[in-house]
Amino acid sequence: MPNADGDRRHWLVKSEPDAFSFDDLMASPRRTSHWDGVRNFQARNTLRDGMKKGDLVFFYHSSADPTAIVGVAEVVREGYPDHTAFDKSDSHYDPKSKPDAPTWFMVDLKGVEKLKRPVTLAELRTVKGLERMVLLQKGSRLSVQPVSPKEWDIIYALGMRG
DNA sequence: GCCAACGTTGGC
DNA sequence: GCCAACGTTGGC
Repeated sequence: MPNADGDRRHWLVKSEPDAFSFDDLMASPRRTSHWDGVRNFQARNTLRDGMKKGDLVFFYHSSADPTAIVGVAEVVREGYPDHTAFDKSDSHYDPKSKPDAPTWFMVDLKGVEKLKRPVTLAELRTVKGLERMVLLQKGSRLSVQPVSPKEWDIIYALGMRG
């Protein structure tokens, strides 16, 4: 069941733009793509159990110049088995994950809108109210992570201020 | 390119 | 169960 509007949750996903950028998502058929290849259990749990249809997702560019939140996406399909784990020729192949007992999951994300300007990591570190944001914690490497409603509102306002 | 921090693996 | 070794992430 999708979350009701008032219960809509917020998330952040990281991607290296050299591999798959927000523009790539917007250029995909129906602006939609599998979010595959996640091989971390905590992130897997979020993909499998946390993300619901209609939830909104910040799209963050990692290992980029600058590193920044650049766009907004929406969950359009809830967690289902990540088939790239079953494919020997795929770089994310995992022999321990079986089709009848999958280890890894993915969702489908649809691009909603690009922010009017990127909100950089450096800027986020200076903003009041974001001190506890998962992205900003020392050593945080989670590629799929929660964003609180308050954090979402602050960042979205910055990105749409132009 | 460097390296700190993290997650996973495997020996014991 | 501990922990060293290793591979990866990701900022700088």
